Amino acid sequence: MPIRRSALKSGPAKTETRQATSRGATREQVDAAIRTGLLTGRFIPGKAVTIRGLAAELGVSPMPVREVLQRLAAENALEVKPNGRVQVPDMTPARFDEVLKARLLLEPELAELALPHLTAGAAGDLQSIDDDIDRCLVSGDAEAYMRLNHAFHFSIYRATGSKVLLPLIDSLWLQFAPFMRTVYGRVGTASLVDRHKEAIRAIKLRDKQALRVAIAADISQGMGILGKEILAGT
Amino acid sequence: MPIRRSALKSGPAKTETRQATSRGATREQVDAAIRTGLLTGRFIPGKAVTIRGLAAELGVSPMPVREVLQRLAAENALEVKPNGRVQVPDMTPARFDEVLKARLLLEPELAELALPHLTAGAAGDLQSIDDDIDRCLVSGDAEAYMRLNHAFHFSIYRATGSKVLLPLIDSLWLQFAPFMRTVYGRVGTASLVDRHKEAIRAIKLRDKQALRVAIAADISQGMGILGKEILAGT
DNA sequence: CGTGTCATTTTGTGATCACAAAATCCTGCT
DNA sequence: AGCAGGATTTTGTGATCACAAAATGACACG
Repeated sequence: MPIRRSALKSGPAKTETRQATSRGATREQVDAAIRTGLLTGRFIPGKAVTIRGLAAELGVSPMPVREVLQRLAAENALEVKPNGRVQVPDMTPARFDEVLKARLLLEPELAELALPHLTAGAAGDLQSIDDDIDRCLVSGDAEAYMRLNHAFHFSIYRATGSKVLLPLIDSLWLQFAPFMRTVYGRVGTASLVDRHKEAIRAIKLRDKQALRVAIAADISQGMGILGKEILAGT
Repeated sequence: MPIRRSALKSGPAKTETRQATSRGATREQVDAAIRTGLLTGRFIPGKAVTIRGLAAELGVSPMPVREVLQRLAAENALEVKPNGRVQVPDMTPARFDEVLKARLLLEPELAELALPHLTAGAAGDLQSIDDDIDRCLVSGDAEAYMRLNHAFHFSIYRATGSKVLLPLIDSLWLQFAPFMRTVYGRVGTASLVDRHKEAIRAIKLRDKQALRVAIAADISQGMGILGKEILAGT
């Protein structure tokens, strides 16, 4: 068997005995693995992902993988083709416009809703995340950047305790993240800029309008880079 | 075996032989059955729904039901409790506010995007649906009303060919529809009013701003009735 | 050398099984 | 009668199996 690059694990296959797994623990583990794999761009759009393949990589039976794949397909993070094959959907200009529009409608709203729940401590955490992001930008670690950028935004949104809007935004991120990764692989991270500091300042000043503007600008700017690429490439 | 009210089928159990089922046909059938069951309010919020129970009602093995339930849980149409039981989440004031806010953000937007695709023929179809709705309101058929109201809105939204915003709105409807049904069962359909005729007129006039206003007003008004109930009842 | 055809393998799907946790029911006691 | 405790049933979960469809590869023919 040829040694091929695993999309989910870098180390050798874990063969530990299954133990102390409470109700539905295996599925959660599989779900988390695939989900973070999508958010950090470890899956290539257009490339088919097989149930048995993932199951083997994660050392579980195909069963939990099947259910997780169905879940992610329901969130439009994955696409089930008519023949049953499942793959990361590739980005089209129309899809991209829709994702951008939806993000601009929902995320500033949720950020504003989060503002009353964001304490000074939360602002400090965001500051810390943003510092890490800056380090990733200069070092060019695209995967870490994507993970931290996700953490930055969702640290804000999660403060709302939202059970409706937050999952919608979650779905949106899962849809554009894999595409984002391919672009960063092409243009690097040096050209990336964000409005995180502006957002942090707005949070500290408790200025909800400024926060909306900062988040919206951050989205427009970040997605703008992607948008130019999608029109340039095929 | 006692004859109990089936949540999905009104007639006797179909025992036809499985045949000519192409790839994934069983799952699609189960998905459609449960989904329309949710949209027409045939499931009671808070009432647990069992895999084996649904499988028996639909005459299939538990397997496709499991996957469909996972899908619907991913869309927040169903809730998986920590012990694995699955149920229709019951509405809370916070959830309700969020759904309303999300609908007001997304649906007018998608309606406006749909306008260029809505031909005169489409307007006629909407008119026809709205006429049926009016008949349901006087006859008091809540289930038919819900199905037709859904058809009215989504006939508009689907015209966009949207692959991102439309699924988000789909998820929202699945979340409030079951709750809607319980309210209608309590207050009847006589007090229901909508802004559909206003929307149809806006479409005919190709007035996108008027269409936005009509859709937003329709949502606010329809949800307003529900909102009062959720505060009144527990 | 390209191309169509056929055999082989891979893959998704639905069903069934085994097991543990949870819920339910029944019983016996106060 | 009310209630606690245990036995029984129900239920979700993960694994495995059988089957058909699809993808892949090999191979002969033009």
